[in-house]
Amino acid sequence: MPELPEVETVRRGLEPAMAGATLLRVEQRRKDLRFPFPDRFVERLTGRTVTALGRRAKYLLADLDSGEVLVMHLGMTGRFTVETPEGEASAPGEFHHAAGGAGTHDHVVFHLSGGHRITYNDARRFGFMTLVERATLEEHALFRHVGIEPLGNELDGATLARLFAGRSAPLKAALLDQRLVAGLGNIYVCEALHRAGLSPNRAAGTLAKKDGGPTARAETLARVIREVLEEAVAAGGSTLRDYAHTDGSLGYFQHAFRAYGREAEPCTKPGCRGVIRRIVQSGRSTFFCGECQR
DNA sequence: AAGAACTCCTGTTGGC
DNA sequence: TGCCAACAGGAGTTCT
Repeated sequence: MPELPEVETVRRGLEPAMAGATLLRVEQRRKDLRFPFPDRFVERLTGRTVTALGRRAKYLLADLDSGEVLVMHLGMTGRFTVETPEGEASAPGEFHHAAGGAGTHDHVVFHLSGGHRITYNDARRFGFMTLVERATLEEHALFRHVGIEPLGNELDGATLARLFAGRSAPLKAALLDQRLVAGLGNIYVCEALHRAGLSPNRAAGTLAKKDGGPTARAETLARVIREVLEEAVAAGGSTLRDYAHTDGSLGYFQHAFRAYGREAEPCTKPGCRGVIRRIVQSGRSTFFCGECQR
């Protein structure tokens, strides 16, 4: 599943085709994804022009000239493919060969005035699309409780400490909680904790001082979260199995993983003699080094 | 009331 | 080769 860097990469891939374009025709091939599509979904989109394409947390937001916003979430396996007016191949062959690849689970197709065709494919259907009034977007149930943007100005040690103060949940769980910091997922939480030298099992509240102020650990964690996300965005995200860019190319940040997916491999932190372990926290794999992450 | 478990769905992978 | 369990980038709902 796409986390913030992957969603941002998709946004940048869709923007040239979508921004300023009119939705000439929309194909909705089933009545639901994770949730039912909203009433009159196709009618509310057809003929509308996309005025801007943004992102909030892991949501893509296409502003329409009707005043509504097309809200899109990729879930675990959601993918967009942009086909150009020239009809050139949109993805490398290997990408299309996998079962469940393009074709089988194509659920929505947008035909745009610029000649582009954008297809949404989602094997597991954990993704969804809906329409929300722009004026009330922030108060909408989907966004009301969404936490701070980690690449915005709000993420610093003091804010992290305030968000985590008094929490006994493991750091891993706190960082995955989209109500606190929005956009991190399993991969980037593991990577950030490794870089910060912090145990995923540590209680989140230990990053705040008694008075709620930030510890040095909180400052470090805030810094490395920003660092790892910026590096991942620059690399076009991470490609494991389902994710690819809108032109079919692949992200390459997976080659920079220091912890995620490296069970039993030696820790790469200079001077550390530890080995990466995999444990399960609230049903999800956590990769970390028990030696240098405390 | 926070935190953990369970749930949705399909596909891939690894062990026997 | 088949079969089956475990696992996968998310997150809302339901338990304790």
